[in-house]
Amino acid sequence: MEDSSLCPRFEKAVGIISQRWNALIIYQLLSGPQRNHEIKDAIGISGRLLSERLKDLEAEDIIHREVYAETPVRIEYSLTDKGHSLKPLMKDIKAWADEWIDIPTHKQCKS
Amino acid sequence: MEDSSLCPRFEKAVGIISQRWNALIIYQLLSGPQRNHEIKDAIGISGRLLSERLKDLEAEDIIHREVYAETPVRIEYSLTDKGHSLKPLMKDIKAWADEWIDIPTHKQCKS
DNA sequence: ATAATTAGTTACATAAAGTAACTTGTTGAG
DNA sequence: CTCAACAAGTTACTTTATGTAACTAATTAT
Repeated sequence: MEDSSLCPRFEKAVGIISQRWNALIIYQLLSGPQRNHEIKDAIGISGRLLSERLKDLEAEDIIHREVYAETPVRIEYSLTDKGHSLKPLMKDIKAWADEWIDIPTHKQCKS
Repeated sequence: MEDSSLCPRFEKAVGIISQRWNALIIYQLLSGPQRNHEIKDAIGISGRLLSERLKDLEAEDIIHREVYAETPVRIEYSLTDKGHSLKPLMKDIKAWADEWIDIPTHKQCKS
């Protein structure tokens, strides 16, 4: 297996965006820099996977890790330019979800 | 774990789009109705997973399965309206990939 | 009958994700 | 100083998803 005729850039982009949790992490960071435990609580990911994904996304230059030598140490994650450039995509997903996904017991959420 | 404060519709949409292979299958079907083996060859998925994903996507009303009683039988998969409505999203991913993903040995692919 | 074709399934190996306990580094209370 | 508290991250282990290849079913041409 593993030999497609697709555009390799497109395949790579899909690989990043559709890696589990990545889209939710990026979406969450759209609302501003956040710490490990804030992201964790917001999207419901485990500590193990969050650390792994944050490292991956940092390696892709999509997020930035900043260490503040306070007490206790504060580590903040934020989107890079490359990360921010995914905002239209995230908004499209949100818009599509609002139009096409029906969840009986839930009203539409704010944009 | 598993208790986020995110919009449930958004979470569900992300779940569908970021399920492995789904985005590639949908993207592939944007160029028209196709048969099982055509999709398989185009994106490099295994038969087992392709069948599974096609069933999932049909259950989500994103693709349509049409049986033509020819010889041998021909089964075509196509996008529903809901499926077609994902086109802007796919184009966003393509555009983002073209702008931000660099793969040294590959030139930009056609849109 | 038999081989060929296509969609789909079964059985099993490998890889990724989920869970929870543990480590590290730091600080402030006692 | 010693110990509890806290945040980030890691380790060890279980469960689930994916990869691979052989197999089944339905159909038709030879």
